[in-house]
Amino acid sequence: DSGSVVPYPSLVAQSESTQRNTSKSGSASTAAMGTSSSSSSSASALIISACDKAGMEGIDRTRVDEIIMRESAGSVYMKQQQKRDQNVNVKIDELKQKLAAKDYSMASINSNATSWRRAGEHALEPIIDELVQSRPRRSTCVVVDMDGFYISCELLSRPPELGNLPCCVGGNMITTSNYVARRYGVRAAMPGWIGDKLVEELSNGKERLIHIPSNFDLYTRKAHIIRGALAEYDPNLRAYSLDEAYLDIGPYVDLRVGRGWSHERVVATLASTSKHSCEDKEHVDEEVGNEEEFIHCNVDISAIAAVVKEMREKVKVATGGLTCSAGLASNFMLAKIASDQNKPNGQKVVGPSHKEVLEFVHPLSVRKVPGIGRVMEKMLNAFDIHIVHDLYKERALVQFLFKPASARFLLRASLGWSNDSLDPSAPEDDEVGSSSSASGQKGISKERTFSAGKSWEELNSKLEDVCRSLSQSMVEKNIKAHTITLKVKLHTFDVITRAKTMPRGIVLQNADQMIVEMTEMLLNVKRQHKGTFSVRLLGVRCSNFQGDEERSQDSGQMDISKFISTCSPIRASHNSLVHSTGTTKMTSRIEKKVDFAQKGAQTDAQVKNTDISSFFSKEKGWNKVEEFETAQVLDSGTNSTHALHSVDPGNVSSVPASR
DNA sequence: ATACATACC
DNA sequence: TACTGGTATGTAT
Repeated sequence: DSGSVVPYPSLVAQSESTQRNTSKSGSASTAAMGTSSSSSSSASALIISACDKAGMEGIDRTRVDEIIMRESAGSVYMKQQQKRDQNVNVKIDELKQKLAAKDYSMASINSNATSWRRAGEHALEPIIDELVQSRPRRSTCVVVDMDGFYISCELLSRPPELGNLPCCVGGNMITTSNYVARRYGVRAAMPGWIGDKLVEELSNGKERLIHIPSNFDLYTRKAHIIRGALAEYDPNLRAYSLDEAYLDIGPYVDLRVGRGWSHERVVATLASTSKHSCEDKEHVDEEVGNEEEFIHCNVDISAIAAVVKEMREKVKVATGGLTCSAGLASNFMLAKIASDQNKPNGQKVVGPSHKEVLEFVHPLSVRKVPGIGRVMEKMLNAFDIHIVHDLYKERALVQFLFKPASARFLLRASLGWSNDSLDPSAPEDDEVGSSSSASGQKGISKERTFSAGKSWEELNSKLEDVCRSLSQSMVEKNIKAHTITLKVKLHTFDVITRAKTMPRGIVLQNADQMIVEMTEMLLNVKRQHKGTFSVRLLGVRCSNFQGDEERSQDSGQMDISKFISTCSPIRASHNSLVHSTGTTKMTSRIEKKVDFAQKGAQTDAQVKNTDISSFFSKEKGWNKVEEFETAQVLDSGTNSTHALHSVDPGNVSSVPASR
């Protein structure tokens, strides 16, 4: 759906000139020419708010885009966005040249410029096999997402007629809009005055966008009620934000549907077992029993879906009428995507089989994948990759183009199973190894926007305010940090950051201490900066917390087998794309799954640790087709698993020799 | 360790 | 006129 972007002549022209400028160093590239136009045609995709949110299907995007562009044309903000867009264009051009060079060098070896891709696909086969094989075989992962959470909370306590009018939470900046407003293209992260214009013009002056000030306490209270309702189904749920939760209802389903227990009995059992960490497995065994058939009991997926339906109904009742949507799938990436499909007040089930997973995920725009944002979408589009199926089809190209972490993430996404770290919702690696700081939080920050052009004194005063506010939060949370970062946003929207790590033994929490550091840093930034130093935002961030040191070193040394023997089986049984934000902390899981879970964890970790893309890099000498073929022959001559999986990722070129 | 960029809600 | 705030993480140096 993101493919049809209205071209804006000025932007397109600008982008094309960028292309010329940046490709001047180009080597004779024939292969790249065929696709080089695509990066300019979607220039506006990065700049305007795409209408890809739930509730915005089939609206007159042309008119919405036209109004947004007209309203922001020439603004400083838009200029900054265009600058960003051009930087992405440069990146795309560099990738195209990299590809052209590859095709050129391969052509001299093989006479077929693109045959390296076939070889690459072949090299990926064992990795894909492993991934598919270690895929979970039940759909018990649930993502629950409240429908327009903030605005729904507000409308709950207001006359119902309001719900039929376009409403939003937020004044200068819109944080949520109701579905009436979304029909006009009004959405989160949109400045209020553009929302006003959209409603005014698209309703022909008949309607006006209603702004409701945000009331965070209200949303927090509701969020706790929601979590309470959901926790009956998974006491170890992860609350990702106020309005989103990740659950594994496998244990609930096994007892409720598999055993036929009452809801109340299941809740009591889960609540008591979840309090204990994985060392207390005997207790769980007593509670749950040891029968083998229970472990793999075949609960019909429609019965699981019914549980989700019931769960959503309980949320609605508990909150006094707030609706939510849910996705039910065999991993959290799919569940997350699915939760958006039947919004609002709906749910979507994705079956666990490979076939069902691919049928669900392959037709989707790559943008639907959590972790693929506007920039990655644009880069992929530039190589004619638009839907997830393209991502799979072009997997060799993708491995060649992107850095290992991105490439791995994209490959897994194309198979319908990503839990990689590109997604900020990915699991932390510290689940059990963590000792001191309980939350797993990595940093804390405060920032404030104000009208640009403040005097130096005013600026320093603002900075002190931010420091004091941050200090207060750190005292409340009992956080002390080693590193402090200053963030300065200029009136041009350019962002400058400067960081300082304190000498050993010195930690930051006290406001005055932070003010000293930040004031000096701001002065340095001002001195370094040429041109008018007009600031629109100041921010301070503290990271590198005291008490996190031993842990990071420890987990870095932990190898896979140790990881498995030490850790709870959570991640594996979840195959998780699990969050750890704040209040709810996952500690244990029903133990009967542990065998399967460990197996899953091992294969998963091995795949994860394999540097796929080194097979495509020049330096390793693995880009020659003949060597791929040699490797395959050698590989097929052994009983062990594929060569890839026993290889030190940092030394891939040693594989042929070791065989 | 630092600076900047991307992503999510 | 006018485009947030908080957190995490990837990439490059």
